[in-house]
Amino acid sequence: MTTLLNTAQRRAAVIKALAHPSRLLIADALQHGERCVCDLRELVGADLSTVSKHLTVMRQAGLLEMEKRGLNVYYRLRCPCLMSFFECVDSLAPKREKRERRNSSTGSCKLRI
Amino acid sequence: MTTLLNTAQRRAAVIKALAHPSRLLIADALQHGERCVCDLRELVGADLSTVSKHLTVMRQAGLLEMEKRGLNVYYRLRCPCLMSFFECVDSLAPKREKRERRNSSTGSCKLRI
DNA sequence: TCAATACTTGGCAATTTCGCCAAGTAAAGC
DNA sequence: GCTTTACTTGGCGAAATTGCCAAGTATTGA
Repeated sequence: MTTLLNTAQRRAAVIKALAHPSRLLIADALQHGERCVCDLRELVGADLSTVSKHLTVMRQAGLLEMEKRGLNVYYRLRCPCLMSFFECVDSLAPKREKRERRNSSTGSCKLRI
Repeated sequence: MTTLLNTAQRRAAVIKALAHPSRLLIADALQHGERCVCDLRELVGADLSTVSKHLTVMRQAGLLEMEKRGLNVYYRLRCPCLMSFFECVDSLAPKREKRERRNSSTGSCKLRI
């Protein structure tokens, strides 16, 4: 009972840390390997402080890990399975209420469970 | 370029619709099949209007579909692959900065890509 | 030791989200 | 038609999020 809620709260903390266009852009870039903050700043196109705060949020949620080398700080994804999820998210058509109710156990999702 | 941003914005809209403990509780319950709003209200333990608004957000994001039968409205998940993602989310340890940097291509994720 | 670079942190205003209450709608039963 | 049930919608204050600027920290190089 209370455990279900706890699970939901833990999950929500992680998912919230992902629920922002700039942070998704960052996650996508990190899929190909680590990047320093200034690279990500260029990608996102926001103030360096803004990007840094986004990265802190993602790191505290457990999505990223960081490592300082010289003057730079490099961030990496901690869970590559994110990309599977993005495919799943992308498969949700923007048009509402598509007519595909009868095979509701598989839906339109391109991924196997 | 601009397409990358568009993709991120579309994804963020869906993920935001998921980034709340009550909505995750709802998603979890719907994994086992459709539920009417009053069932979900009981599960979430909030005002009926609050639950209804959560459901509207999730439906507009493409996560759910609804069907009215008699007095009740039934909601269903549109994408069962969500559950794979939750396993992934759950695998992100709450303790920060675990010492597991060398195999960064697979990480601690229990799912295959 | 002094300056430059690459960040992080504090603070704050603007925007968004959240959850309740009250009011509205739609189907069912009498 | 009237009532009940099962929602949905409007509205509003409270709380959280977002993004910039300014200031602080840490490493490098001269």
